[in-house]
Amino acid sequence: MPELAEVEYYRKQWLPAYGQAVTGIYLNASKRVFRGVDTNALQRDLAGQLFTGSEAHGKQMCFRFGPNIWLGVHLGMTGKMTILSSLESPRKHDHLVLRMGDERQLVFSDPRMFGRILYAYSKREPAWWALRPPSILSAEFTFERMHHFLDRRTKSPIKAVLLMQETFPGIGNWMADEILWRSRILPSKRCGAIGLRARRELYACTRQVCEDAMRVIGTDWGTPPNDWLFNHRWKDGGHCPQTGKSLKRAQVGGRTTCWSPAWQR
DNA sequence: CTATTTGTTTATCC
DNA sequence: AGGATAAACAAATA
Repeated sequence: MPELAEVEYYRKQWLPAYGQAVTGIYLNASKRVFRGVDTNALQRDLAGQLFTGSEAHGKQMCFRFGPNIWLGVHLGMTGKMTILSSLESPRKHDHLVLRMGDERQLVFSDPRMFGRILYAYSKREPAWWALRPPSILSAEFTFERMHHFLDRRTKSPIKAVLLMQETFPGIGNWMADEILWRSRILPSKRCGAIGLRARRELYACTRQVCEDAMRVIGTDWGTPPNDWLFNHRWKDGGHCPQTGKSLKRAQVGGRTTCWSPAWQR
């Protein structure tokens, strides 16, 4: 579920514990979300450390503890960040629980376990955090960067390309559909067949959808207005907010995709 | 029982 | 070499 704005929303769920110390750690090292992580080191290093900050970038989050701890969280398809009171016990899919002070617990849960935890103890940023691509709302995400990337993917449907995190960090299935609908471009259109004018529109809509999503969903998980595709895309017999005509659904680039045949071309 | 899922990684083919 | 595509991962839900 979580894309750019949902990830930012979940990051903020842990903020009430900002400045507090880790007084206990519960985790089950055999869970798939810890694949590749030295959980012994994580448990040893994290004990007693202060929660000093956090940041989200695309679908990746990084939580800082003390001066040297980098705790990465990716939510996969079904991950969530929540807070439990100190009296509550971890539930079935709560894979990492940090007891903070004596009043609350920070919880990472993920039933499907497509998400993952990353961990590093280091003065400097670990590679997985240092190497993140320019965020879409930053000045470094230029039209030229997107243009060049599309030129290297001429045979791919644009829908599949928008989901590539190395260039479009944070874009997921619903955002890609929203962007293409606003740009009036068919999701199945090959990148090589998209002209300069359409690419400029695509670039502007990509940034606009990110900005809108952060404002509407990233702050308090508000409901998007009905003039977005968002509220119509999963309903059978849904109608295009622009034309009022039927929406269509099919697999494009391996993902369920919704578009408005009368509006996009 | 079957089909579906808002994500990423890996394998395989081209 | 690098792009394109499909399968695998796991569990809930309809």
